[in-house]
Amino acid sequence: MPAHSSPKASHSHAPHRSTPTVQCQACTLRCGPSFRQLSRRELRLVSGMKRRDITLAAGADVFAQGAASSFIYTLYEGWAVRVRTLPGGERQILDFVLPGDLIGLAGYLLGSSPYSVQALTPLRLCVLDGTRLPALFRTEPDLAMALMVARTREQQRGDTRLTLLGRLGASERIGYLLLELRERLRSRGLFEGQSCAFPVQRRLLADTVGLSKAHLMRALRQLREQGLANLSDSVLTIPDARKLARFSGYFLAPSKEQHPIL
Amino acid sequence: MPAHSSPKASHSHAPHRSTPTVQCQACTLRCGPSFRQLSRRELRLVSGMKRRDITLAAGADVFAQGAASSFIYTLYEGWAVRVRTLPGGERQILDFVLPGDLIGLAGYLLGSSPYSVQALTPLRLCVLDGTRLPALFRTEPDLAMALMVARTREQQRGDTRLTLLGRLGASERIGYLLLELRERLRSRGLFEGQSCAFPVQRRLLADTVGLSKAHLMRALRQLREQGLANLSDSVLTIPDARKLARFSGYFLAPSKEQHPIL
DNA sequence: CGGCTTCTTGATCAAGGTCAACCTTTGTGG
DNA sequence: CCACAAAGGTTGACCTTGATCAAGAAGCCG
Repeated sequence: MPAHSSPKASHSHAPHRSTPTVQCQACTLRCGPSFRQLSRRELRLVSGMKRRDITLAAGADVFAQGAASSFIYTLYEGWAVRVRTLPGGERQILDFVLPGDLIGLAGYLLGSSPYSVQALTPLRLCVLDGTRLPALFRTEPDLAMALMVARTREQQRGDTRLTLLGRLGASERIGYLLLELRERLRSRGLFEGQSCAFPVQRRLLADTVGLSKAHLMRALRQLREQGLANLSDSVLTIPDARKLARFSGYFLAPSKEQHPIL
Repeated sequence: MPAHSSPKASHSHAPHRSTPTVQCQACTLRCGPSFRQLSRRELRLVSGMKRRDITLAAGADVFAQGAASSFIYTLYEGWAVRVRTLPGGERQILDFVLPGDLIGLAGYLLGSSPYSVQALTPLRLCVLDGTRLPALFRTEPDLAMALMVARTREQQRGDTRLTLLGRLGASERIGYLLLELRERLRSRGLFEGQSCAFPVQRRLLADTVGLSKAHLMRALRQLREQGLANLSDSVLTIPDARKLARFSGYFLAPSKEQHPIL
């Protein structure tokens, strides 16, 4: 039951705004093989939902817990986290948000966001008008289904995280989490070979796997000494994913997931 | 990091089948105030998806982890759980399924269910043809949106559970969970006053909150001795919900949620 | 009445939290 | 360019929480 007094460097979001510089049609993200291709008509509608793109500094909030918003966002570049803060100040990272992910749907659908989204690195994101979503559902049922599938996958990830915290030991949790991130990055073409940039501070990682910072260090050391995973200087190295998977009980699925985007 | 060898009394599901005895139009569940009213056309379509109702014995599986199925289900009566089993045999309860909840969507959308659903009590459920779902999305966008909202709420519950396991102590976790269940039951008119039937074995509860059975007992004792909650003979009593909420950090939300059903 | 399973509790031990110190790195002003 | 401060990383010593094991009590069924 750890606790900490977070410095809470949350800028309220009214940052570098701009009229759309990246047109949806030219979005390099969506052209990648790992994303669902939109029909011309879908693209036009989604394009019409787009209000602007914004850039955020590392550490900034995309939106805050409890906020109501009619905007939803697509992360274009950078890493972020969904985080929930308890009344007592404790913090739990719910999930990592990677390029191509949609965020803020819950805030829009539920009227108030049950979590914050915070930037881990500088971010570029598209701001979309959520109020157009019902119209989108009306005319583009396939896209709606795709969104539903993406949501389901996200939920499944949450279920996995829950299982991790409930039933696995410290090192296994971390190993599992690292592998999962690796897979998500790979499926977007953001992880090649054995290493990748990993802009996640220890404290944050601890708040993800439900450990104290000190104990997280011990577990990381164990992983390092066993040659399973190495995390230093914000670079993650996994020499042998299969070995790590065996250690942490991960199911290494090929995962031909197609991200629906927007 | 608890572990146990589960006896695994999983009947494969081929039970008391019957042609629909309860017509959707006459479904007492959906007539309750806590459920979204369907339009005539929606009702006709949903009705057309219904294949039969079934009854399952307590302990039976509605479907098993890893199974592919084109069926989805609506729970009509009884309690069930979504449960994930790890290769090592450890078990994590992901969520409770209560009357009115839809189950099996993930299994259909993802091609294989990442969890089992097990009956805690005798169950009555409706079996729906999932393959009609895209058609439903095509003609009933409002219903699709409602489904999305329900999914989002479910995910939010998962997030909360995660926060519980990651950041709260044993008794707080349990208190929170009990309150959450109480609210869900109340919103369906299944919990009046201070007590309700609570058909959940200790072992299962332990697997929900990520504790060992022995430690769960200690935590329950503490709740009992402090007059916060009492669980005995499968009856849950919460004398003062507000007090328990204060103790466990629960947000007692009025929650006018409308379940979308089917 | 056994023979089951579940509930309950105590004794003991390991996993993980807390605290405090020290070491890096990075950044800043002189 | 250096001195210093601030923030994060790393580790050890110690203590709390919760896991494990064991064993008795209580309900349930053949």
